[in-house]
Order: sequence, then structure tokens, then C-alpha cells
Amino acid sequence: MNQMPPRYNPKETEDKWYKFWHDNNYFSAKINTAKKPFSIVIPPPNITGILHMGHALNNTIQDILLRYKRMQCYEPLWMPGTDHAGIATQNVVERKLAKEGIKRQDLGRDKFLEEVWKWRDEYGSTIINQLKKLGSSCDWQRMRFTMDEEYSEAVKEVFVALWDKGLIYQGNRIINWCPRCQTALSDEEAPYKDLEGQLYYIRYPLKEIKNQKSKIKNKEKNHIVVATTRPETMLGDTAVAVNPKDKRYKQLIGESVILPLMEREIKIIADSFVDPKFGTGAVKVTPAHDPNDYEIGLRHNLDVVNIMDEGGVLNINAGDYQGMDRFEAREAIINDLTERKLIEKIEPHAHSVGHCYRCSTVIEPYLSKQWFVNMKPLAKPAIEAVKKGEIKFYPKRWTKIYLNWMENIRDWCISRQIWWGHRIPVYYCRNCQAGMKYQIPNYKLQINSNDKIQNSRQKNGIIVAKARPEKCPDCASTDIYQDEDVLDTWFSSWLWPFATFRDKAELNYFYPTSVLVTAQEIIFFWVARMIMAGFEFMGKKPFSDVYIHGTVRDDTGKKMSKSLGNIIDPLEIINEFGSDALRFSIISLTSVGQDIYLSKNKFEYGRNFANKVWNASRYIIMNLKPEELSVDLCIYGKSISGLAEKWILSRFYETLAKIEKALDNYKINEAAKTIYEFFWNNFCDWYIEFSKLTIANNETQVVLYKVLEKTLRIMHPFLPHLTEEIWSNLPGAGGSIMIKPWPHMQKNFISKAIDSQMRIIIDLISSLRNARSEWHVPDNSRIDCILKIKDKSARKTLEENQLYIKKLAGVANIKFSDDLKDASGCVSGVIEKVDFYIPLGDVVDLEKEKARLNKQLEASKQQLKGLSARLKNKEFLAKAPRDVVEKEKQRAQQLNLLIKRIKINLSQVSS
RNA sequence: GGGCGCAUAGCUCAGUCGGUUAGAGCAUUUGCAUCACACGCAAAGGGUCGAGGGUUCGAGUCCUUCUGCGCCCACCA
Repeated sequence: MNQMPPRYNPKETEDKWYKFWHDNNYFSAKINTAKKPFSIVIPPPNITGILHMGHALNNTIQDILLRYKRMQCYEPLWMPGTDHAGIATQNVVERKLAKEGIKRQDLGRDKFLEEVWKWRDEYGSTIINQLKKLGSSCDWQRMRFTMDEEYSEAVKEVFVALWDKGLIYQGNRIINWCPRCQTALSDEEAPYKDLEGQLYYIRYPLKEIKNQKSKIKNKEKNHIVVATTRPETMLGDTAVAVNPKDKRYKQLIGESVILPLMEREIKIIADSFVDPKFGTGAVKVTPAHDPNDYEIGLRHNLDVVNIMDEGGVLNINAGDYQGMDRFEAREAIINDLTERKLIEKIEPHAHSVGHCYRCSTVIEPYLSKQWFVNMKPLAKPAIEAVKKGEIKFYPKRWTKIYLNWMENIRDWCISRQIWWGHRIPVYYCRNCQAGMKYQIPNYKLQINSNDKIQNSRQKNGIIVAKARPEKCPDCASTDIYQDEDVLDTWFSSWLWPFATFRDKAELNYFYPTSVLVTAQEIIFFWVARMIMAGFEFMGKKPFSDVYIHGTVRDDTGKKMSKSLGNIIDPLEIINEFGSDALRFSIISLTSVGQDIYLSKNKFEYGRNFANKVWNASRYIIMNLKPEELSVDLCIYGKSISGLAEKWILSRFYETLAKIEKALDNYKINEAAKTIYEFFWNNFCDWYIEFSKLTIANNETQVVLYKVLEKTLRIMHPFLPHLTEEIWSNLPGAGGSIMIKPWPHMQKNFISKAIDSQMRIIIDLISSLRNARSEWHVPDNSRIDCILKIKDKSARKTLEENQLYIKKLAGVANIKFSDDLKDASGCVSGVIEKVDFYIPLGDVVDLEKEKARLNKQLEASKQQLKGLSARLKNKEFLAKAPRDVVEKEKQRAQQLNLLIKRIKINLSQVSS
């Protein structure tokens, strides 16, 4: 029957069982009104993604929760899918085409999109297949994609709904622009990084001064110095601003300077935004290239001069610098200014600069017409829900971070100038308006601060509709074209918890989902927005709990990333250690919300444990007599007489309770640790060893079998493949462990009394082993020992269970005696309630033995000293709780006794 | 500038409601081919719990200041 090899081989089992589960539809979820639903939507990986350790961690957590709940007889749904990842995917396909010397513009929009779809069909599910390697129990029949037809309908519907509500508008704004991807980005997509830059102090020559007073004051100076980190933007300056209260410049307000290089006259204006303490207190104002300057521009009706094209190359407004890249222009300008002695100084200056989250290119604040969502109204219920505890974060601290962001939420720029994505469902009537989208302001564009278009009833030639209208509702013209832009990828992702359901009844049953498991990086991108979307479009929260796990880093603390080249490939780990080993290791290393530092050798932990489970099971299976095992433990348990049997059952149920508590609180590492300790330190190290003495007994057979069988079940969520493989070898088990129920709690098996009886036996065995080791008694030789025990019940326990001691401590004969004469010349030891003596004859060095005993004596005395000081302290006696005082008193008594007994033994040695 | 996290054995980390003897894995040392497992068994050594101050009968745990490392947010010319 038994063909289990001595080493667990994951390669032979994992794919086999995954296929088995899949073929038997164990992953599929259905409405079952008799059961409570437990649902999770997967954080959809990008179709460009390849599995990394972050995914491995994320999906292992979800899979453990789902398998646990499945066994607890919930109806578990894990909704899988992928994200179209607009910019990322477009970049990948563009790069691929570039290798063939093709630009997307060469192909045109439709042909290019065909290419992207082709790419997706070929590579888009790579990561999904990798998730399967992990054992993920997703309901694959439900596989969704954010560009599915139904899903796209939902995206359009949401856009139209927000428009109708007046929450979407189009406007000219300074947005984050990536000159490489050539698209607008949201604030979240342009993370700031600290850079060591430079602060350039540039002289702007004053024009002939009209005001006589300022002429006198600035007699010696004929310029004003401005400080900037981006000198190239000076070409678009349309003013210099100073603080109205700044005495240094008060007289100059209203005067003009000649913008160097451009030789344009610009005004000196006063604006309280300017901080007199920074730089020189005078700021160059470039409304087209800085959000603050833009605001200043609005306040003072300044001209807006855009000097760059979409690629970050200077345009016609840049004069001689036209055609240069922005950084190239920076150098040229500094050179030219230096030549003209217009640079006062250059200082090193640390500042943060936005970077594109897709390609790391330095962001250019750029003026353009984009679509925005007014977020404040959406944020309101999302704030409430978290404040009320309707949605809970694990760990709690993210609540504050979430609320802080939500309460300061800014409008969301949702239009992207790329092709791959959901095209904006906005149509323009040429007859009603000239489409102005890409007429980036040239010289002297006046901007109106109310430049928002947000009402569908306005006659402005804008038609917002899910489908292309036949004709313009206003003028009936058929000359209609669609907005060129697509929506931010996250504008589709935020609908994920409900747009993934195609069936209303299913939505009703599974929504709100139970928990969202994700990483901290996307709290704002995704989690926060899903909460807003849930309330706005479903009227209900999208999930009850948010579990935020840590970031996976390498063992030096750096974030794992392809570009740093420090990734550990999960597939390689699976190949070398097995999927279960990966799961168990990574989960054990992750305490709630802490980052996780990985190195390859850490996966040995899980592999070794898997092998331990394998071998213990293998041993038990080899020794089982299956015909005797079909009993109900609940009934049978009452008649069990063996101490070890009672003890392991007590330990098992204690463990079960601990694991349930841990899992219910998302303390998955704690659950893993608990099961590890129980299995290895209790079940294997002690119980299996004890059981070898009585393996033929029916009682031992039943307990070994039942405990193993139940333990495998609680292990299954953590080690699914391994437990399934063992289960298939376990006589009498039958079926698949995956769909077996979670063990029922049987509190009556838990017994403190049994635990403490066993404690004595285990302590004695350990001490005897220690003594053997100290005195170099060879492993295969057996010693005798004499036990002196005053405590009657302890003596009884040891008398009844002496076989255990003989077997595990290598003892031939045990003599129970109170006669000290027997003890002379023996190596001795004192533990709680028991003195033991081992006659070792001549091997024993009396001086060494004395030293050994003295050491123990000193330690005990030291302890007693602290203890008795405390017990003499009146305040301690008065203020500490009674049970603590009582415990201390008992402990002191025991120590006193112990010391006495050690002293007796010492005198024995000396005599 | 604001906020958050971390600091415990050589390394990586646990540590519950504050309760007195601070745990594990790896590594180290010693012994063991033993009939489940050497990915193993048995034993041992290893700690001023980052520093100072405070609260308390009692602090790794609570408060406070500081140091070091990491992260997030902010219209840092």
C-alpha cells in the first residue's frame, strides 16, 4: 500500500493536484442560500505582469483565507482577472514594435490596437498560469478582464452617470505630463523623488525705471535676481512676482524687467504666494509650466506661454532654443546666461521632483485640456464608512493614512493621451464647436478661471453618451467625432468589486465582498477609489475588511524590482523548494503589515517543514491498521486512558483554538507558527515518540490517526498540495481534503491537569538527556536511575508512565526510592517535584559535578533573592492582584525547596 | 514641513491585557547513520530588549525626549 518515498517531492504532486481540483470544479462558486458567502476579488495583475514575490505573498494570503473559509462551510468565491494596464501595456507593445522599426503612429490607432490585442492574447495570461502554480483556488471560469465588453459597458455607464451628476468636467489645467509616454498622469501616478538639484540665481535686467524712489534705492543694481531650479522655463516667463510686504522690492512693483534671452518685457507683480525667505524673494512666473505660477497667472491675468511640445522639446515660443530637449535647453541657457554675466550664483539644492510611475521620466508640469472628476462629493461616504468602522483596515494604522488622503482629496485627472484603454465616451459636434482639444496654447492665450465644462445641457457641442450618437441633439449635424483620449486605467479598476459580476443575483449574494487583500502601494490608486465607487454606484461598501500586507524586499531592505535586478523569482523557488514551501515560508515571515525581507535560503524553512509533515505522515500511514480506525473520536475519546494520548488531544484542540483566533484576525503568520510548533514540537518530538511504545494498541492507533487526520485538515490552507497528497495515501480518509470540513472544536479534550502531568515527564526526560550529554554517556548505552519524589500524584504519574522515560531517555531500570544511601556517588539532578540520581560510577568527576550543582544552586538563589524582595515589599502585596501575589508565593516556596534539595545533593557529592 | 513604521541572540524575526525565568528559525559547538525524517534526532552556548528620562508595587511591553534606518504625504520658485 505504502509507496511514499522518504523525501517529499513537490514536483510530482503539485501540478497533479491542481489539475484534480480544477477538473472537479472545486474552485467554482455558486449562489447557495444555505451557506454564507465569503468573497474576495483578486487585485487584478497587469497583463504585462510576471509573477513576483509580492504577488506570491498577496495570493498566498488570499488562498489561505479562502481555503479556510471553504472548509468552514462558507460559499467561497475568489474572482480572478487581469487589468489592461493602459500605459504599461502600450509601452510594452510599442517597445516590441520599435524593435521592428515601427512606430504606433505608422500603424494608426486601429491597427495598433489590433497589435495590442494580439499581444494580450499571446502573453496576457502568463501571470495567470503562474498564479496557478501557487495553488490559487480562483474560480477561473469567472476570469475577467478590465476591457471585457460587459466591463467596458460599466466603465462608460459610470462616466455618463458622473457627467450627468456634474462630477466630471473638462478643463485647462497644469497636470503631470510624461514627455516620454506623452500623456497626462494623475497626481498618484507621478510620485515625487528627492533629487540633488541646483538652484540657479538669474539676473533679470530692469527696464528703464519710471518710479523715481525705486531708482534711487536700486541705483547700484540694475536688475532683479530670481531663483529657479528649472531655468529652461524662463523662456515662458510672463512676470516676476514678489511678496507685497517685502520691503526690498516694494518700490519695484509695477515696474518691468527685460526677460533675458527672449528680450521680452514682463511686469513685476505682487502676490502673497511668494515666500520672502526663499531664494531672493523674487520669483519668475511661468504660468504654462508650473501649477503655482498658473494660479498666479489667473490672479493677475498673465499671458500663458507654452514653450514645449508633448515630447518635452522646446517649441516655437522658445526662440533660438526651439528644437532642443528640455534638459539640453537647460544647459544651453545656463551657458548663454553665464556668457552674458546674468548668473549670480548656482547653489546645490535638494528638492523633490515628480517621476512617471511607468517609465521614471521626470514629469513636466504641463498645461493642457483634460478631463477631471470632482472627487470631494464621492469621498464623503467613503470617509464616513471608515470612520464608523463599517470598513476596517488591518493593521489599523492605515486608517489614518487613508482618511488623511481622503479628506484632502483633489480632483482626479482621468484622461490619457494614449490609445490602449477605454476611449472616453464623449463626442463632439463639429458644427457646434471646433474641437479644441489639442490646440495647446501658443503665445498669449488668455485663460479663464471658469474654464470648466460640466453640464450636459449646455449647448457646447459636447455629447456624453455610452454609444456614438447618430446626430447632434442640438443642431442635428452628423459631423460628429469621438474624443481621442482614453481613460486612466484606474478609472476601470475602481469598479472591480462589482463590475466583475455579470449576474444580478450573484452580485446580490456575493457583494459586498468580505475582504480585500493588497499592498500598501495602491491604497490611494485603488483601495480608496473602490470604496468611493462602491458607495456611489452600488450604494454599498465594496468590502468589509482591508488587509494591507507589507512590501517584499531583498535581504538588504531594497524593494524587489526588475530594474534593481534583485528579484527572487517565485517560479524558481517553486521549482527548487515547491509551491507549498514557498507559501509556508513567505507567510511565516510576514507579520501583519510589516515589510518582508527575503533571501533564497529562507525558503528552506517551509521546505523542511513540508518534509517533516510528509515523513511523520508516512511513518503513521505505514503503521496504521485501517480496520480499527472508524470510530467517532467524540465518543471514543471518553474511554482513552493513555496519558500521552490525552495530552496530544489536549494540545491539538488548544492549537485549533489558537489557529482559528489567529486566522479570524488575519494573523496568518501566527497561525502558521502555531501549527508548525504543534506539529513539530508536540506531535513529532513527543507524541509520535511516545506512541512507538504502544503503537499496537487500538487506542494509540485511533489517536495517531485522528490527530494526524485533523492536523492535515488545519494545515491544508497553508500546504494544499502536500496535504492533498498525504490525504490520498491516508487509509480511510477518502475524497479530497480540500472540500472536507474544518475540524470541530471539542473543548472537553483540553485539560490543564493533563498538560502539567505530561510536563513532569517531559522535564524529567529532558533533564536525564542533559545529564547523559554532560557526562558523555554514549547514545546507545542505557543508564539506570533512581527517582525520589515526595509529591504523591507526581510519583504515581511517573510510576505509571515509566516506560516513556525508559524509551526516550535511554534508561534501563528505574528505582523509586526515598533512601539517600542509594544516591551516593551518583550524578544528580533536581527538577520540580522530582530528584533523580544516576549511578555512573567512575566516569564522574566529583569536582565537575560539584561545580554543576553549584551553578544551578546559584541561579536558583539569585531568583529567590529577587522574589523574596518583592514579597517583602508591602506595596507589592497591597497593590498587585491577589493571584499574582499568590503565584509569587508559591514560586518562592518551590524555589526554597529546590535549593534545599540541591544542597542535599551537594553534600552527597562531597561526602 | 507633516505623518507612519522599525530598532529584542551573530543573522532573520515572534513576543497577547504591563506580572518578574524574553522565545523561534538559521548559524555556532558537542554527540548520533537510530528501524518516519540528516530537509533529521539529542544536548549546549549565546541577550544591559537602540540611548536617556518618566509613570507603576512591577516595563521588552505604557508616556516622553533623543539617535539610527526605512517609508508615505505636501502647490520645497
